[in-house]
Amino acid sequence: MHEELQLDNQICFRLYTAARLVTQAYTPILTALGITYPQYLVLMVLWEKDNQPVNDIAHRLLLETNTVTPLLQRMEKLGFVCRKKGELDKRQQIVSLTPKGKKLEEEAYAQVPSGMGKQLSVCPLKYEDYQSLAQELDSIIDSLKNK
Amino acid sequence: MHEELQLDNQICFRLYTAARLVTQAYTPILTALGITYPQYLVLMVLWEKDNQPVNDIAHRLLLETNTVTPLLQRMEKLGFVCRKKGELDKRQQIVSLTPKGKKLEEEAYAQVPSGMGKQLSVCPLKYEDYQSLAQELDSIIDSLKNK
DNA sequence: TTTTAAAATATCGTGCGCGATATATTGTTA
DNA sequence: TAACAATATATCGCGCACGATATTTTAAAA
Repeated sequence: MHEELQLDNQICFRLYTAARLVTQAYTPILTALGITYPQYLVLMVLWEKDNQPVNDIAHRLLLETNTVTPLLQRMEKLGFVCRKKGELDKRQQIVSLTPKGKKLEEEAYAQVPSGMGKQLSVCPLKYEDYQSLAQELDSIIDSLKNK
Repeated sequence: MHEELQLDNQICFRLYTAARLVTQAYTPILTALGITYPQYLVLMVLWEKDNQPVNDIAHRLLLETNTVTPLLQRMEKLGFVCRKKGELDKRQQIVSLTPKGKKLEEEAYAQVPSGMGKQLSVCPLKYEDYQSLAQELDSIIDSLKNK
């Protein structure tokens, strides 16, 4: 029996599980808004800055374009974004929010933070804990993202 | 512009990204062993305790059986586990390691921890940081797992 | 005991993630 | 300018995750 191969000693299993469970906590709130969690991430990117090429969105989310392209195609079909060929660089697809996509920001602002607050209210983490957690996660992300 | 809806303020996005990147770091090592990361998790569960029903494996990994069943079917096809109907309770499928599955523990012990150490050597986290990270993740997991 | 509820597993459909590959466009070099 | 490399996006295939549903077997209730 090798200690290093035990589930309870794996930081990766904790990350994997925590990410799944937190995403699950978002799901009912986002489903009511008609979106999934990855779609919510794309919308947050576009709410920060509209009219971005696929590549910029993918880089911001540390995803590959072969993940983001189909995601955007679904979101276009749902009416949240539209895509048009870049005028300056015709290889690019510029992704823009539709009125429906813009309007969703206000609904999300009203529903998501308060809804997640309720879900996590049972969680005994204090503000300082979330701060150090964020720093430790950023440290891991930074050291792995350019591989 | 709503602060609460910014990507940089989202602990969930950090979890989602860190989990993906760490899993990606495992991938080349596990691919060399012929398995995926979720398959590695199942094997760790069985290395700790062999001959478990599907439900117990799923509970240990906080996954649903509709995720674990196809996973086990693929692993059976790959020759790492076998499944046979429970004698005491005929509804159960008891999952057992094959010789190939048992042998893989030694190979994993030789390859995975050292390989991951190399990948994360650039990561500036100290032992205490990993300890507090593990505690904070456990706290989140515990508060969400029974919803 | 018969009926009914509960539990364990399996199946199906959808949406990611991502490696591999293809295509169109731009940039660079000979 | 012609040839070639690089870039941006798209497509394809596969393996998860997971909600919804079906099937088999066991447990509980009428």
